[in-house]
Amino acid sequence: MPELPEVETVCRGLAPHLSGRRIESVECLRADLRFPLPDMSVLHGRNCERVERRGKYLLFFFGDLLLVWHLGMTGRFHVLPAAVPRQPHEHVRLLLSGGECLIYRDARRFGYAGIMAADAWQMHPWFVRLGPEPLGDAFDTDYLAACCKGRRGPVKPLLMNAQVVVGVGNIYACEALFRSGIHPLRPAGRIARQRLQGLVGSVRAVLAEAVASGGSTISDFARVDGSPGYFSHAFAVYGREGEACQRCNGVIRRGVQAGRSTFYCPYCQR
DNA sequence: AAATGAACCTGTTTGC
DNA sequence: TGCAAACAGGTTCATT
Repeated sequence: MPELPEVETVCRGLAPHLSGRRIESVECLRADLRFPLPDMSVLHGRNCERVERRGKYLLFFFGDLLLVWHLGMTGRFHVLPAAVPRQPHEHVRLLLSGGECLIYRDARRFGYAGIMAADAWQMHPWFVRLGPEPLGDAFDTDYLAACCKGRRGPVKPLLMNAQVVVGVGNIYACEALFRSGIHPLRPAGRIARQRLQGLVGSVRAVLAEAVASGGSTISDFARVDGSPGYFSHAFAVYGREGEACQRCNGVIRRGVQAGRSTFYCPYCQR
């Protein structure tokens, strides 16, 4: 469910509730999600200094320990009063100083968590091969052109490859390709530099706009306070098979690429 | 090398 | 109406 804008929205929602709070108790309602859960009792009594995001990972800093959490497809965090009843698919609950609790819910349990040394997380296997942040300076035309050079595979899976650039999932890959007029099946190595420049701009723009809208809610995603993200209303192609293209009035098509639905305008995207 | 498909799970929607 | 198949925002691994 969550791509960069959704994880960023969760991160911003969590920060004011977590920063400066102590973990009073830890409740794990099951031993594993996608992977075995770490022993979270080591966080007991520790103070959370800050919450950050790297790619689609959330980072909770606790002194020399770091709690890392990936939401998978249906993971969500909520901060609620400590006395709140069990929530559907609730798997972990951390009681916080100040009377609130942090609840992790995840219907499909594709999410996962880990605890590692706070000064060495970037060397962890989850992070060591990640590409640059799409909203940072390192993601530019030169960089993307170097990634595409000589590659005969289609551009869309490349855009969704976290080793190339983090945070771009199925929705925003479709949207960014539409905005830049590039067909999702086009071989990555056969895109003119000027069009790659446009693609870099489209990726950055669509992600920034989605962050400003609080992410996209299709069915599962919710912010920390339970409210939805509004960017789904702004989709140009995602989920719009059979509808009219807003640019050329042609019919939006859906195809399957690498096992994922791809939405595109066959007239605008070449 | 690189692309596809399956696997991990459950809930919801679609189609016969 | 009911049941089964298809499908869903992610990631990793084995197989062509």
